[in-house]
Amino acid sequence: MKDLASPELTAACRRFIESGGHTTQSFGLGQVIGQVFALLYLSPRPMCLDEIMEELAVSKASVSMTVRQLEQWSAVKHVWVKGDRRDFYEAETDFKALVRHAVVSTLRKKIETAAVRIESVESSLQDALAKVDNGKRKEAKVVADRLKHARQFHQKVNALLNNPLLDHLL
Amino acid sequence: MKDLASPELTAACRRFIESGGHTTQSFGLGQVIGQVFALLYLSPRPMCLDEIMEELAVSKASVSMTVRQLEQWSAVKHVWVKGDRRDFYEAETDFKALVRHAVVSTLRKKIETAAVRIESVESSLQDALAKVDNGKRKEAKVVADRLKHARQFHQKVNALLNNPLLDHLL
DNA sequence: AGATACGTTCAGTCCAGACTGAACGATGCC
DNA sequence: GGCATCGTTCAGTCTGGACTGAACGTATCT
Repeated sequence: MKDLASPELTAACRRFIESGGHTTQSFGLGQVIGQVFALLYLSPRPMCLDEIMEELAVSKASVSMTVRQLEQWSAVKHVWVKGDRRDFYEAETDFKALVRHAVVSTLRKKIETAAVRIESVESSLQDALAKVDNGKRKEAKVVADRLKHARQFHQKVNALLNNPLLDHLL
Repeated sequence: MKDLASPELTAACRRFIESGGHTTQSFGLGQVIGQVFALLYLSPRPMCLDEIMEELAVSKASVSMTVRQLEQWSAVKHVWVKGDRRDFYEAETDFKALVRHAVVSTLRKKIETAAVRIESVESSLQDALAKVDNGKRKEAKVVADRLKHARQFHQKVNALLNNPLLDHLL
């Protein structure tokens, strides 16, 4: 960053990085992760933890955890620089792949845990349904139907996330 | 809720409501909003603020704000009960419409503000680019290209959110 | 008018989780 | 081995924003 062409250019990059932080913040991911990715995205060459840390003025611990997270999402990749034992990272510039890994996998995880809960409730409701006396049967049936409907919708969302067609739309 | 068929059924509903709260919590929306919707979703008849408040054991202020939010997303709708001046609400059972309004509109809003920032940076970068001396021109060009690439991707996402095909997939 | 019942607003509280600092392993160099 | 350089881990801190309680505005009664 320090060897960039002009102060104006540096300022523009800083604003872009700040935007990245703000964006991830608005999605509840914290701002560091967006800043790190934006920085690496604009950097013409791979950067190591200390460079990132200094540029963003955040703790090394944050950078370490954040970079790990980004790596799991295939948003950044590890790069070895010969004769240097530090870890260097560079950004994945293909946003399509990034979204596929990060957004979709995160979504799937959250939806999955929600699904497990719903199914658990649904099965224990089947037991409860048997004990209901005939007078109140109809009311209980409504609840059962709603639960079933919720589960079916969840399956549709899951199918959408797995649908290869989604990739083509990006 | 209190007039439900059996204790087991009530317990199942409570667990479903808890799941709803946990789900919205995991998306950074707070748990009350998920609980309110889940409660209304299972309720066989519309409910007023006090009933919701008592059932979930949260403050009336929370319920009021939350219901407003859900209404903006078309997740619940206002219902008038004759001879009762309280506000009653019932859940929208069509999840498709719900997702369309809530998720997509929220996403669009966030992406939009991100886009505004990027474009602002991009334009001020055009000015900076002009002042760069020839020696460093190439490096600055890389930054400009990356920014352009980011903006183009944003446009694709926007197009996807507006794509009517998305509705058919749900 | 006063009294009651509702819904909303707003300043303040509280908490999950992002972030930090220091201690800790691990690895390479002398 | 001893030293230096990195990266990671973890207990603790701090902050954004969800949630609350009380005051307020409004409408509907008698």
